[in-house]
Amino acid sequence: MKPPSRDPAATRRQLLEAAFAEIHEHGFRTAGLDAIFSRAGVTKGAVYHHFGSKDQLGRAVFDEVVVPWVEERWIAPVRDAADPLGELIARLRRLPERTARERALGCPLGNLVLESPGLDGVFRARVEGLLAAWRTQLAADLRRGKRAGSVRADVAPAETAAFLVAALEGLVGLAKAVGDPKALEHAVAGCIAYLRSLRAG
Amino acid sequence: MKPPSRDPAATRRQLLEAAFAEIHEHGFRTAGLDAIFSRAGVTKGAVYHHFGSKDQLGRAVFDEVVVPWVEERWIAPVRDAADPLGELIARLRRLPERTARERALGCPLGNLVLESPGLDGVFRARVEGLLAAWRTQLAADLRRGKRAGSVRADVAPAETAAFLVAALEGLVGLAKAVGDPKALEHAVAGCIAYLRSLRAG
DNA sequence: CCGAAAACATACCGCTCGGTATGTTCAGGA
DNA sequence: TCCTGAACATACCGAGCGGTATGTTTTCGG
Repeated sequence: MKPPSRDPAATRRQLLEAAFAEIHEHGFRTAGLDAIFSRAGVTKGAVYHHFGSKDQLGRAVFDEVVVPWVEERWIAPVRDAADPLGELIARLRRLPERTARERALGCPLGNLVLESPGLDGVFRARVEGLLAAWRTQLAADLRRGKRAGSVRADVAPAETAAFLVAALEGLVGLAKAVGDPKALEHAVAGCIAYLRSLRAG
Repeated sequence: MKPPSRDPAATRRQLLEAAFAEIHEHGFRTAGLDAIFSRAGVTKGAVYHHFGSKDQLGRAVFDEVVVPWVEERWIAPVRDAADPLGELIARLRRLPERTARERALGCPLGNLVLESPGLDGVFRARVEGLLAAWRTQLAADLRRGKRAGSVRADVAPAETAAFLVAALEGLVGLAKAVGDPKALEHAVAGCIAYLRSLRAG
């Protein structure tokens, strides 16, 4: 049972991942279709066979790559943690130890958010939807923390969650511009101090 | 004393402002030179006479427009305020009442920050410099507030300032994607709650 | 008043890039 | 086996855009 020379599913996957990497690095608008399919090891014909246009490719990347990416890296770990704020703090600590190249990539969702005015309405709606899902889940996690006693009782869940999403995107976004890693460490330390102030006790 | 039909200084000014508006709206890379000089009411010849290239025009826009823009809207007001945190809160309150179009523009500095990996080294250094200047001034303001008794004594100035810059950029950036103004109001409310927690008393 | 340089306008070039049209190969069912 | 359609590859097109070359007008100093 040798791997078939023609594997449509694998080709589609390669294209999605290549497009994700390219978009993650250069943004959606400035990402070149040329670099995408050459990175995937195919030609332009494959792109327009599996996806009808660059926009449709972008939407597929968002739905099938970006959404799971944000889900499993930011939403799910906090949702599944016994102590939501503690999990957030732990994940924040690991942020400054990224390489310069990783920092320059930023958050794929955050990049799209900043780019969203230049995208069409359908795309913007999806970006906003993912953002809203994150906020909603985080608010639920904060409520759960309040019931469990790990989050202070006077914390407003919806407001805090909305601010936290913005602050986290701001942190990762800021990391794209700062060459000095100390500045990023300072910002992370400030954010951790804020998170600590939300904890009960 | 009628205005001269040929006014180089005015033409240069028009070009700078037009380029700023266009970059503010579409980003630096995707901003079209065509739209810039047509918005300024001149032709391409004027651009390449006053500025040598698109990159040099961009740098001039940053130095002569973006820097003063951030200076007088975010840095100076807080620096000149008796109560730094109070001034920040006041400015935050006025953020949700922006029109949808204004929100979609975002912060010119924040946009450039997110775009910075795609820019050349000289440009990135300037963006980072402005960012650092903002952080430094904000840290000094926090120190001043601590001496004046309006900021809690246990606030770490450098860390808090770095986080605040990131959070503010995140807030304004988030406003570009959210269509529902309620989400933005929530995030602003969460940020104000954080700022209040930094105040003494 | 005149000439030269500044201050633009106009026309054009060449490259990039998204998109298309067409050719070619492979895989599976009748 | 054959034939049809999927799964690509290749070649090409046209628009947009940064940049340049050149022409034209204004301004200003001598």
